[in-house]
Amino acid sequence: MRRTVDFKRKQKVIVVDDKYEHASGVRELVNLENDYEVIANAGNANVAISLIKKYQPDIVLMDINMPEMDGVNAIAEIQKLGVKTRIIVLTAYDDADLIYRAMKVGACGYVLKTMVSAQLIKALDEVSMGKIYLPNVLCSKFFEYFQEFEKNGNVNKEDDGEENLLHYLTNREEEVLSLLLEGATYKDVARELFISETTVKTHVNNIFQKLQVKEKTQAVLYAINKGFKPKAKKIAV
Amino acid sequence: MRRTVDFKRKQKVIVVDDKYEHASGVRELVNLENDYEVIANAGNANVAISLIKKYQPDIVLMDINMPEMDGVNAIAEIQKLGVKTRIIVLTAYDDADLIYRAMKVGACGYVLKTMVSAQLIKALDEVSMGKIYLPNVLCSKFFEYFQEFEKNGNVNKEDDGEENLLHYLTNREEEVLSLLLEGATYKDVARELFISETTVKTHVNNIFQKLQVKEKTQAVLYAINKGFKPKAKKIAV
DNA sequence: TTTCATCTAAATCTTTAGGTTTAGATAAAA
DNA sequence: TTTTATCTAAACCTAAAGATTTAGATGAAA
Repeated sequence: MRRTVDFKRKQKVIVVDDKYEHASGVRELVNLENDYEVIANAGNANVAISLIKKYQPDIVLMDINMPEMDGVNAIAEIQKLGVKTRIIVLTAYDDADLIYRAMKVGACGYVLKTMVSAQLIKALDEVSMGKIYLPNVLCSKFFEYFQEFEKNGNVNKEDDGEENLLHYLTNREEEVLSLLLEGATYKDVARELFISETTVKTHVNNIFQKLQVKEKTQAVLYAINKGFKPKAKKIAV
Repeated sequence: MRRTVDFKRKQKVIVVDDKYEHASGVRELVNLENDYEVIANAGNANVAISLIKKYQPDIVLMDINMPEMDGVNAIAEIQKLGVKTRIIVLTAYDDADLIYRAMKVGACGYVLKTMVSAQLIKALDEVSMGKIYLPNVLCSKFFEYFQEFEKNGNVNKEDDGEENLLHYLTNREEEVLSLLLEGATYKDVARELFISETTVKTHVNNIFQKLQVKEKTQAVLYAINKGFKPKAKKIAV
């Protein structure tokens, strides 16, 4: 197992855990390694953030207690600090949702407390070298969740079961609608498309018929709901 | 390395690659293993899909050529078939975007052609056991991309740098706005909130002032852009 | 108590929006 | 060649939206 043996300073580590004994245990474990040095403990997210701002550690070992779940927010906050600190989650929970959210907001590693201490050191090694450390089991969990999430969350609005009435619109009608989606009045549309306002009204009326709505705002809302994307956009200067 | 030794049938594999020699090579390689059997080759996505529908293989080894990038669409299509077939991507490209998109649409494994053949078999083993196979290097690439994507793509609309004028709205104004967001006319709002239409107009005008817009549709669009969420919704029966 | 924000609503007005009908021009399709 | 679809636009109308001013009621804050 290659370690960062080059004559560099020790990697500065901060341990965040609301249970002091836990933090101490981790501290001792990490301090046994030559390459790492725990420079501080933090009992909660706020303290952790100020310590990180102050010391700019290389790595944060962060305990996340599932029930509260604000550990994830803490990670997100730390990311926003703009420091190069990398975060490894150290938790008792292998919950797929937790893994997903932690990784999403920028965690670089995820280690279970039930795992042997060697894994923690491995995580430190990998992460300090700029890699992501996610044990296979957890990686699988992550992807299960991720793929499920993408399937349901990013529902393709263009076919949500119901018929997409937008398909019936002609090109011109789509052009008109896309301008309405920018908040244009009929007069604006007329000016933009070089047609008379009457013509605009005709188009708009046809749009209403096809979308089965009775108003401009409703048409706009329908379009947004169905994920309307104008094909070619006329640039207004 | 534990393999699925239990007295089960061989895992049925289909190889998808537009280069026949490639497919043949993979076929021979896989057929050397006792646990797997390549039952068909496909030269393109369409053929692959009909073969999958017909044979319902356990695993598909799919080549993806970066330039075209419709391999990802093919994976998505296969997912929609509702078969339990699992897909392993086999490609020459370790592009982060490609990895991300392939995994997103449901790939279960990702192997580079430059990797040794043992890795391919490892991938087959892992995936056939229901796990995800993503070598560490690729895993890191994925997460780099994923985290970057979540940072930029899922911008929190509530603070996108610009001031959120929605904050200035009073409760009543928010109620009115939320009804407008459902496509309500002023009359509708008046009926819904048990106030006169004149009052509605007053509120709406105040909303316009605060949101710095001049029209209902624009107000609605502003609200949607800023991720407006009505606090308490009055239920209309 | 006075000020201030909020919600209410009237009166009066102009401007858009929307409905309906009719119809000319064009180009593609049958 | 005759439909058919599409885009155009007029005339004429009603309804809705929006601007502006004024003002009463309430309740919280100073």
